[in-house]
Amino acid sequence: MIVNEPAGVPLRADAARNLRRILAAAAEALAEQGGDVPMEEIARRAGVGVGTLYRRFPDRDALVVAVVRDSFETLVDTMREAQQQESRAWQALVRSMSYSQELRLSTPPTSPLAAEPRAALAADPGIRALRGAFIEVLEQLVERAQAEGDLRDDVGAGDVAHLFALVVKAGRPHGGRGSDVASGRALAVVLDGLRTGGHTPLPGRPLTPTDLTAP
Amino acid sequence: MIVNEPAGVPLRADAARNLRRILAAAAEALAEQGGDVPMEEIARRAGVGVGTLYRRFPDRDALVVAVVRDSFETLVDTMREAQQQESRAWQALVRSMSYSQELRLSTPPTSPLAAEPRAALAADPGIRALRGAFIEVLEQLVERAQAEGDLRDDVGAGDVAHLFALVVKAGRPHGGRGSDVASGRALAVVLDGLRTGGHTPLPGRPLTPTDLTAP
Amino acid sequence: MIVNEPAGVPLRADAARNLRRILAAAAEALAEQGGDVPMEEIARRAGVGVGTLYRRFPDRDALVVAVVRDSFETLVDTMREAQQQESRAWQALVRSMSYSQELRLSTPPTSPLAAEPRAALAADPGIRALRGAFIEVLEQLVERAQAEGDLRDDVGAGDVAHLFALVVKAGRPHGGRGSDVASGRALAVVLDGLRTGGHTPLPGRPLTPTDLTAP
Amino acid sequence: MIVNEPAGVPLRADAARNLRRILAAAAEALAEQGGDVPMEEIARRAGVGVGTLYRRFPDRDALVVAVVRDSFETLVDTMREAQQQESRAWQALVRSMSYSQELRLSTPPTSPLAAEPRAALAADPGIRALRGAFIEVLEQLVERAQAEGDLRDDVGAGDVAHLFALVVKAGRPHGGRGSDVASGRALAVVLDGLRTGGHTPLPGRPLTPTDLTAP
DNA sequence: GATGAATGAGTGTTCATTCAT
DNA sequence: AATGAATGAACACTCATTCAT
Repeated sequence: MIVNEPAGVPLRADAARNLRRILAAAAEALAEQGGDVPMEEIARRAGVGVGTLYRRFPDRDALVVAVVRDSFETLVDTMREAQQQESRAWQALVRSMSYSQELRLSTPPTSPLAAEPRAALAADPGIRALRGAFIEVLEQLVERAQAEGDLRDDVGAGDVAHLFALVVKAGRPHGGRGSDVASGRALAVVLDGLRTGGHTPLPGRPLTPTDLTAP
Repeated sequence: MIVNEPAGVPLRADAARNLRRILAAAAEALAEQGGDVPMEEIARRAGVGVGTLYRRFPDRDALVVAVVRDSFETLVDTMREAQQQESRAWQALVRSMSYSQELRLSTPPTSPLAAEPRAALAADPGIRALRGAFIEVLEQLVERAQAEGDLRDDVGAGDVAHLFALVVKAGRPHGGRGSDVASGRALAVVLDGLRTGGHTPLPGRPLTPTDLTAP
Repeated sequence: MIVNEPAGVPLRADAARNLRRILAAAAEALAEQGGDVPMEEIARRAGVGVGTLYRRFPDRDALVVAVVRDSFETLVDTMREAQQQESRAWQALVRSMSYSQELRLSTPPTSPLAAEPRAALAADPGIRALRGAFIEVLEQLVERAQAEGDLRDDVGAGDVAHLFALVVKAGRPHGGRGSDVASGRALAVVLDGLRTGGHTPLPGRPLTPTDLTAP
Repeated sequence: MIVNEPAGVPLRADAARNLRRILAAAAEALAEQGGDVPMEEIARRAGVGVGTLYRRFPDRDALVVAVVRDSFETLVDTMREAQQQESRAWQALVRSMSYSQELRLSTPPTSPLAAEPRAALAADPGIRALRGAFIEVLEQLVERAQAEGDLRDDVGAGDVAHLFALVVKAGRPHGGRGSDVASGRALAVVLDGLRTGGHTPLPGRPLTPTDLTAP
């Protein structure tokens, strides 16, 4: 699935490269500085002038939408891949959530499902389509994982989606030394809460509060 | 614990009322509109002029700090209360996390522990003190809950704190019909992931994706 | 008729003064530099910051509308006054057109009637009302002037309105030494074209082309 | 008289066609959208890239000058033609003014004589030459028309030039149902003001104000 | 003390112009 | 020679903060 190349307009080589660089810079900047990074900052990171940025995206919203669409798309792709490669649906779910955690869905107040504050996101057809695809895969995985006895029976795809949102929002935390480990362990706890049987061993060792605070 | 009354200056009755109204308005506005609500909007909601607002809080950061301090303080108070009233530490933890979920710690990208993007928060002595108190209670609860066999042994207070952050960040979602239930169920799943034994029954019924989307 | 004081909001003394200064500066700047003068230029001329300007007028359009409304209003007032003071309607028409010529209705591409390029002008209720008033007075004057035998019978108020627009648009020309006289003489010619009988003597002496060109 | 072919460089066929298309597009766009149409808009209308446009005209001013020169040139040509074909100078004047009315001299705030706001126009040698030619013909026509007893004696060529400017500026109005007729009638009134004797019958019927307003 | 008017720096966005393809 | 991508200066508008009333 290719984004931002509306067909028939093959885009000059350098222009295409710039487009990629802009999207990458925007994703990075949005994740780091939040939804109100100056457009100039994004342009600077991408190594282009603001004008170039506006040539590709008519306004800020369009850029944010493109970035979110990008990461959302990757997430859905990852889920589909996991669905095919893993023998058990549960494993596919685990991979999907792990991935979405690393994703930092770029603009903090953004979850794949829940009502969006940024109206532009809710309105974008591309995102709506991805949301549909996301739901479809998720429902299949949930159903299969339950049939295979790995996922507790009293949750629906909606519950799992909500937990996805949780994990995405929390993402990889900003600073903190032990943070990397912390996120992994937190995800494992959540997954244990979803699994049918008892617990899986957590990675690493129990964290103390200072593990989180120290930079 | 009383906030914003630097000792010896008992503050006139109406002034005190204004202070409360400003804090309440700010908490509400920050939660609803995100961290970049105009100061005038807050003043309007509080029914005062901007001037009055700036008389109490030298700048925007000071106001945000005060609001966060406020809710953080309530959280710590709640935890202490639960610690005393509940017979089992696990129950106190459950109450604490439920409470923190409802808290919507006001300024979205804010967690009681993890490194803060907003420098002013990390720097404020009041918040540092509260963080210390929070850690203290949490460590006691965790230790006791493990001793009492309710909390799995392979997590530390840091892990639990991280999950707190998760829950606080997710908070009560913005729109979505089934959202209220959803949050409660998600928290229950997380708690199940932390509990020693198997699962607790979840409240409500399994959610479908549309439960989250529909307004 | 008072403009921009929506009733009940008496406006502080200095604020009222600023409002006047802004309107005056805007009228001047728009007339001199055309419809795309920078807002900062207007603010500078008025001796205020841009912020003050935007406090009074939500955006550029609102300011332009206010300015046009202002001059249009003065024109209508002048016409009414002339209608009452002059014994013959023809004299009132003459005074009205002379006045409108001096008016330079501020934003060049603006005529009291004809379709406006700037949508905001056409939409504004104040301007619509003034247009109504303008038409009303004009129709009375035209009818009376014809009844009194001064105005040729084969024109309607619409024709006269169109000629108003002509005169307003041309206005007092930008540079040119003999320009002042030129406008007066041109108006006299137009009026002669409208008068029933023969010609009136023109003011000044016949102009050569260089009278218009030399600065 | 041929423009923009600086001698000796006969210009390839397609290049010449492009030049024509650009000038036509520019004239149209300037007339429709005013003096601040984006260069890209003009290029798009001409079906060329901006680059091509800038190859022909070093900057915006140069393009505007060329367009104005073009229409001014046509006007002068028309005047000369009329001068030769009409038996009476007065008729030639009438034809000239009628033509200049249809001309919409492309960039609104532009008159063939009066001091120009756009410095580039005043400076251009081509335009200065045309201005000279215009004056020459006009003076001849004025003198002859007065000698033939058609034009009132108390006006000079400068006065007539000024009225030309009036008519050009007003041009064909933007919208308005009855506008087409209105312009013709207005011109007739002006001409009547200039004619020695009494009035000529006006075309059409008296216009009401709504004739001008309604679309 | 309270108010809200004024200020001006900061940002989003447009568009003339240049230049690599 | 033509194209359209890139650039950045210029301008509209917002909002934190100050200060006269």
